[in-house]
Amino acid sequence: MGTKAASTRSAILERAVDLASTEGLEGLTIGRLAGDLEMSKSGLFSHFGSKEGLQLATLNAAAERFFAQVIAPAQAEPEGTPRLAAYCERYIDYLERKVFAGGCFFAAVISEFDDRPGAVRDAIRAGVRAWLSELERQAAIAGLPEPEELAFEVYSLALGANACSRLLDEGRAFAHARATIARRLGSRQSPGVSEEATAKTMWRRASVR
Amino acid sequence: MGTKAASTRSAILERAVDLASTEGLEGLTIGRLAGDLEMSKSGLFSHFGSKEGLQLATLNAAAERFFAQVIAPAQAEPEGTPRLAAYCERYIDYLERKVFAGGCFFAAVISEFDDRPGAVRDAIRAGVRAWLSELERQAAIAGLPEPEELAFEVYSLALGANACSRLLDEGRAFAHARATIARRLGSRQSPGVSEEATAKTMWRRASVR
DNA sequence: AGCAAAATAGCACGATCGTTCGTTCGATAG
DNA sequence: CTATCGAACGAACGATCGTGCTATTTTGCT
Repeated sequence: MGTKAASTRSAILERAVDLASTEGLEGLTIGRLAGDLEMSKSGLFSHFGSKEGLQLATLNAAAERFFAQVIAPAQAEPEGTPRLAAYCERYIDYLERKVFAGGCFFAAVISEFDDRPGAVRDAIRAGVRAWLSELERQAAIAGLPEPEELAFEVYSLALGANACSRLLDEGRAFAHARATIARRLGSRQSPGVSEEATAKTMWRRASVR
Repeated sequence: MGTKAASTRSAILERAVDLASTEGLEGLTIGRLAGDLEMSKSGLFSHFGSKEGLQLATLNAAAERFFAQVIAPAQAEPEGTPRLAAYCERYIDYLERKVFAGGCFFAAVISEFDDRPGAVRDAIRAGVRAWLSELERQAAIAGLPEPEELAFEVYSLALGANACSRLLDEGRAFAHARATIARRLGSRQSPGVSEEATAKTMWRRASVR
């Protein structure tokens, strides 16, 4: 089995994800990436076959990081309000902790590909759709009104917090986002019992390649 | 005077603004732009002296378009709640009407430059700051609580509506944004007396070049 | 109409882009 | 021990990037 190839591949992607979060998926250059990792362009290239292949693999790696840092831990909470709240808190926290070197990976990538048709855009779209509909699902289970709108709000506030905290250098943006979300979810909270996670399949998108 | 130069310059920028809104300010290429306008690279280039010069001028032209389409018309309304509401409606409307070919120009450009220091980033920052603080100012005049947070919310919802409407092709996003803003501004409104507009200087940033 | 100045074109440069090709090297299998 | 294979390398390709130079055309003023 290709254990050697797999390990270098994931080492490449680890770096690629951070590079792309700052420079964008198009600004992610094979030469630059190879230079950072001190390997040859062609050696790196052969792992992915094309630039689009690299972009898809990078996107996939970023999605896994997002899943591990935001979605998975929150799934310890029971479905409904507790899990939704955990999603939101993890979501903002993931921005504040700079899980990706360049802020929210997806925020950077969406505005780059939102009008560039192709496999990359389709993959981004699928990921965002899955995340939004999972937020909506939990809001519905929680019995909150207008779950779709709520999911949209949470997503928007995360985009706003990311942009404001990065462009203007204000940590206040995170506080604003948290306050708004807290107000929107209602100040009451029912501390529920931890329960088996069942929503895991939601995020498991079709793996690339 | 260089009346000819000024007219070609603005013709270039008109195209540049739309191109940059889809491809980004970095993806805005001098060769591509010259090809679209059927003129030589060097002829176009000489108007701006450097790529950064072109980017700054393009940014400036985009800001003027935003001012003319969103800010100026709303300033017919008296300050406070009416003007704030007008800002918001114009803001969402500007996204829905696709004033820029590639959606919100600034959304596209922020994630590109938020960690790339330089004059371009400074100009973007100044523009966003001015817009946010104008929103905040009107919220304060309107007597709404937490005006800074409100400005952040409005801005976030616009970013979210832009992203959702473009990536997923859902017009619903605009309705969500409108509904959320309407709810946030409160259904009540204190109809104030019309007053001389004084906030115009806010947006008038230092002109580039 | 004629002339200086400004605007545009043409061409070339070094750098870097994604991609291809042939080769080398180390490990593994027979 | 030898044959095979996968991984990585180095060099080169055509294209395009931003940016200087030097002509050449066009404009505006007297």
